[in-house]
Amino acid sequence: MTVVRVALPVPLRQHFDYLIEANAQVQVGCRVLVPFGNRKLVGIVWQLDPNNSFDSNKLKPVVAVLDTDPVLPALLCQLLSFAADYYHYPLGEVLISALPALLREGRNLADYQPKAYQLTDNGKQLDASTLKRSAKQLALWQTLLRHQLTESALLQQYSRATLKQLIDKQLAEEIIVPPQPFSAPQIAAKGLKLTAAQAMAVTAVTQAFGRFERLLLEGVTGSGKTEVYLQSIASLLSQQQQVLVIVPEIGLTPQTLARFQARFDVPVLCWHSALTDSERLHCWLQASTGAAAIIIGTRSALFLPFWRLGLIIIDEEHDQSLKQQDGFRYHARDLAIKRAALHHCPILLGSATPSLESLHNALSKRFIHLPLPDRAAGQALPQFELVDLKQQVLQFGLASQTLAKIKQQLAQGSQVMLFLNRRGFAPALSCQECGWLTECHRCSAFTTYHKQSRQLVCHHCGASKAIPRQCGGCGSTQLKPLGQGTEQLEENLQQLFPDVAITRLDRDSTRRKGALHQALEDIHGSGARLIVGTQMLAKGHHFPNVSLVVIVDVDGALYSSDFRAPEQLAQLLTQVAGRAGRGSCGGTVLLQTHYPEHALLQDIINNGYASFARSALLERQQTCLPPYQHLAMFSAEAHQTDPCQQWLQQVADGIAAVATVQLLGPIPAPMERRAGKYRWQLQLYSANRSSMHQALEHILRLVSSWPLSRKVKWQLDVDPTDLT
DNA sequence: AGCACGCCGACT
DNA sequence: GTCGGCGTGCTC
Repeated sequence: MTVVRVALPVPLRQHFDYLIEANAQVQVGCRVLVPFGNRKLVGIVWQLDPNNSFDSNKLKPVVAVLDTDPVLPALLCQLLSFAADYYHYPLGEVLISALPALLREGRNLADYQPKAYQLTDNGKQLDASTLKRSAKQLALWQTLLRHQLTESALLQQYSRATLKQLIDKQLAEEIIVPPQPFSAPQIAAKGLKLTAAQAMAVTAVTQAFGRFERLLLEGVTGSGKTEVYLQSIASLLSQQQQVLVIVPEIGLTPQTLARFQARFDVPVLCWHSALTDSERLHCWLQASTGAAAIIIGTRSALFLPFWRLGLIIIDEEHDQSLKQQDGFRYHARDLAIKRAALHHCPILLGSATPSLESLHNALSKRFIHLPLPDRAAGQALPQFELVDLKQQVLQFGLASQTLAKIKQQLAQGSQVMLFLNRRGFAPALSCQECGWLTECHRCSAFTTYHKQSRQLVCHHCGASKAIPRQCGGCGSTQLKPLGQGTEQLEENLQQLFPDVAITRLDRDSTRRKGALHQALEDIHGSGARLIVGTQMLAKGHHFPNVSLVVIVDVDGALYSSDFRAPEQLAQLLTQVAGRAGRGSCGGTVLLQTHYPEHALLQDIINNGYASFARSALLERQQTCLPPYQHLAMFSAEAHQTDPCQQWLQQVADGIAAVATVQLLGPIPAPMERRAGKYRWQLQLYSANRSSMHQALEHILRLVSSWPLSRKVKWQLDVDPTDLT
């Protein structure tokens, strides 16, 4: 018997050692089933025969070795080990989270691999007359004598029963046929004609093949970033190398998948949360065998076990959804960079509105900067116009000049898009008599009035309740909706334009399966003339017939305490605006605001995102914020506020005692109460990555010994993007 | 995290 | 008299 060191999916920051047969075929990265307390867990072999093992009398034997080959190949193990260190998250949980659910549960991989059937030696030597009384078996036997049959091919002609009979007689047997790597396309795919800037970008990417290189493609909306991706990929596929494309939300861009599939004669697979467990495992297998050439997926596609990874593309690299917001809070962009380094391959980050982090890296020459300053088809970028709402009489939240513009565009046969980042009918119900507002009793927030579903819904905890008849303060029955959401805007617009078809695009209107697809069809088929929606509209859609975009209310985001709010607003405005004027008609963007003189708005409309981002970076530098300082955040939640504050104070004291890290807090979270729990936070700033790292390591060793740690639910977020 | 063990209140 | 509340300890 020898010892193996195993990483287990438990929140304990340690390994566990087990006994195993000395001749067992087991490698690092294989799954094992082990006893743990009185249960059995699937763990990952992390080290063979460690030299300083746990007290050997107390070791238990491994129950079963689940894999012959590692499910986590060496490079992936390195990536995940790095990630566990960097995000200070328990290794076993990181490793197991990189596996598809079926493998996590300990399923046998062979059960999901494609099968084929062939004759056994017995079967090959059989005298045909033995089967003369069973015609079906004879026919199958004769076919198998000529060649083996895959499961699907066999079932087209023969039944499972016939097959079983041959197997039972030991004449035929099942074999596993691993999928073959994709074959390099023979004919070069034809692409669109590139602009000079696009061509330079493609050259820069292809020149980086075979080595680690980081490239930032900063292309304005409509500049043809996807075409750059496609043409960069082409020569890589001919070298039989795989490509990983990470996108924010695959469900929102069926067009992207279609475009990749149409361009290349190789298998393109997608990976996203809507896949079933067995679809996921299938995709995982295709990636690991090289049967898939291109994988387009959401952030967790980062952990697929590629056969030969030659390029990583992160599309919309500024997108918030690249950061996991619970549990193992990794950033897919940052880990993808690490993965590219491990695979010695380039990584291409693309966005019209790059994150300040990436832009900083590009400006300081750590990344190769590839700007695409013009739209591919030569259309002008949309023109911004501010609509001053001060001292205006609004009709349904729209200024008279806004309405005039909408009418004018509709008359010309164009589509108009209205962006309002607030779903539901109204953000609250209000009492006419005393001003009372409907609140969520579990969150520090008001409940949104949904007219269609006749409910008050809290958008923070999801709780919904019936609409009260009376005011909770004074008992009056005069309850009126306060403010406007997309549901109401749609209703109001329909009243103003009774003959115009309107499509609404938000989480509520697209909840039903296929509803999003239908809405997009309506828009593309010009069935819809007015489009109302939330930020769902901002993400990558190409609506060629939209000539006017109205941003109904920007003010909410202008004065926020979050230091990232201006960046996010600038990105949102630029992305939404980018939907306008992509076709032959030019585009206009109307920004309705009470603060037309606001510096952020002025900068964006006069100078564009690129200029805004540079001044925002300067400001971050002057105020010592990321990317010039590293940020980490502890948060604690509990049913009372005291334990949260106390626990975070202990963390603060423990860190202050040792490190050169600046502390902010404990302070209540911007939304202090959510889903019935109080939430507090402690922010850590440091100019030096390694002293931050040391401080976190030090404090996490202490935390597990504190009794209070059991009374609060605490989390650590390294490089948080969301401070709520 | 999960699960057992262990010691105190309201119930068939 | 029990069922079950959650405090505390442990997991190779």
